[in-house]
Amino acid sequence: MNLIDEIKRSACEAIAQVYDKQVTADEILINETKPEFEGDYTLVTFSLAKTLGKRPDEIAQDLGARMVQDNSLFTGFNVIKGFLNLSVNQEFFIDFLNSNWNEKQFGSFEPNGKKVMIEYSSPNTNKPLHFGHLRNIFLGYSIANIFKATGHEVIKANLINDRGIHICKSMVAWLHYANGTTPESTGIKGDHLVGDYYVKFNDIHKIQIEDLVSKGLPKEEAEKKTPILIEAQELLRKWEAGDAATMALWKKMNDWVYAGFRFTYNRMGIDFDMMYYESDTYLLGKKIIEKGLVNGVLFKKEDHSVWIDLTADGLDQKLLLRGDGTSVYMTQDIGTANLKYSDYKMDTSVYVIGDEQNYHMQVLKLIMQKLGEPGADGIYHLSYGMVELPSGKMKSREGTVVDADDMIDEMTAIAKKNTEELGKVDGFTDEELDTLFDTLGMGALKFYLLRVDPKKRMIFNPQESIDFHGFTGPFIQYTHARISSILRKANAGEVDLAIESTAVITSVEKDLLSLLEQYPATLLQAAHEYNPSVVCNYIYRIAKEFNSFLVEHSVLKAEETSVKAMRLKLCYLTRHILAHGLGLLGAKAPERM
RNA sequence: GGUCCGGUAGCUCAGCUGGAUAGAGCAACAGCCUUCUAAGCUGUAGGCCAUUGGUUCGAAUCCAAUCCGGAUCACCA
Repeated sequence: MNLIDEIKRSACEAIAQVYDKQVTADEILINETKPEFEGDYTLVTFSLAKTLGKRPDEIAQDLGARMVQDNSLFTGFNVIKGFLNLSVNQEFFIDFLNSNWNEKQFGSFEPNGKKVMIEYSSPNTNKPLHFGHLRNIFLGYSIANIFKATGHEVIKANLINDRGIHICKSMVAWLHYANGTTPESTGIKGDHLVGDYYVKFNDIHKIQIEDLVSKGLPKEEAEKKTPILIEAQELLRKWEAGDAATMALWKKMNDWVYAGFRFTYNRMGIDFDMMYYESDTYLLGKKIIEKGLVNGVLFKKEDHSVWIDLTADGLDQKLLLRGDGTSVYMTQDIGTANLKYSDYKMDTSVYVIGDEQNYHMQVLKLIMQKLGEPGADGIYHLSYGMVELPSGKMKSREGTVVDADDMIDEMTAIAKKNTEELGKVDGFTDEELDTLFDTLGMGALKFYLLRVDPKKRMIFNPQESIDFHGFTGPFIQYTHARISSILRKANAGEVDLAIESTAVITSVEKDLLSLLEQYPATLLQAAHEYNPSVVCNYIYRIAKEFNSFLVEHSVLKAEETSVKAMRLKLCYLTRHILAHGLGLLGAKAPERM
């Protein structure tokens, strides 16, 4: 049991003893005591005043006395208004350190029997990944790690949007303007090459719109009637009919893109357990719709289109099949959701998708529930805000995007520059240096994108490069490297860590231990909230507290052996948590930097 | 217009299941390397927590209204 829960339990017991009233642990509020007051944790008694029929300060006084008397966990208390500040026995922290300092499982929970699928990344294959995609990818990967750590069985899934009008646009433009060039012939990364022709399509499309408008067509109509667009639509029809040449081109260009994506995912250290392709799933869902018609959940209009009426739930009517029997987006999603569930029977199915699809996801879940689909209740939309530039939203059609590959290059270059300026890497091989730059660059990038609450949109200014100081990935990594350095130098073996430390701990040491103890509870919170920024904030506090500890106390030159042993254990445990926490964010923890 | 999300230091963000004098980082300023990595530490300065009203012993936090920003409400994906 963690410390805060133990304090709550103890408080409930004291309430039962003193007032003969039953109170649940949920009704007890425990905060960390503010630094300016004496004590470690504070029980706030105001909310108990009504149920106990006493003044808050009296309750605090009564409970404090009782808890200190009955439970050796507490060594003292003071009361300020309704705040009961409790001092925790430092033996608790010493015991905690002794039993966990070398515990590799600290921060990993036993399997809880729950299975969860996380779908993330889910790119279109008509353009390379940009900065906005990175937020999605890092979020999904991190949440998957956090769920694993908290005992879930996790399936990481990627649903690749490999078909549709968007890829046909790239195909048309390539056919007309590429002269048969390929990634091999140009040396351009496959996803970028295909993306270039997507941009080319839009350029031509725009020119043709102007042309049509000058011939007297209204703009709205012109947008739908440009020759190049009509050609793309024709290509889509051919694709759906299985035309051999079209399929071959489609496959060729998608393969270019996949090679490009694979390279980028590898570089980012991102992987998946299951790939779904929309070309395999886009026809799914119709059977489920038909079933829904039979049992009356859905209805048909005169033109044979199929709808669901969600007005009773405060939403609209939603189309599920067109009059000609073809699917819409929602139909596919219903089919894919059904397929995922029949593949894995997971308890929770997480979709990492931007907040512009909040409504869509709400409707999807509701429809699944009304259709009585198994797994419908487990659908969870992990919604995140868009990454914007100071000038506004990124638009790939207009080329105002920060490219993911460029961003990674830039971060690695900054890591290199910073490292060289500091000149601390004598003795590194070239290979080790490259690994380090990669570790730091990716660490900075991932931390930067994960440290903000997912649901908030964030603004990224490319002019201001991502920092390596303060609340950043490299700062955590730096702290990890410092600890590693100390532990390397300490391996003389003159201190036996196997014996239980009994040293007296100072204030900073206790504060650090107190924080370290909260790690498992913090992970549960992060999982519960689907929020990696909780982990970012936590490991940042740890790193900061450790650095403060380090300027006050020497580990290797500790005054006594018992103190040295205790501090070494503190180093081990802190290092473990920093590395583990960074790992949950998808970042690495360097031994030296 | 309906629905949803956001508005906290110059900038980027914590804090939001109500609790003590609202916290970090960056930027600014002042200190700290003959001692385990200064990518660090310490300090100063910086706030009508969008506005107004309500609930409460107590509100950045809950409720309502208003203002600002965004998303969405397609036989697009």
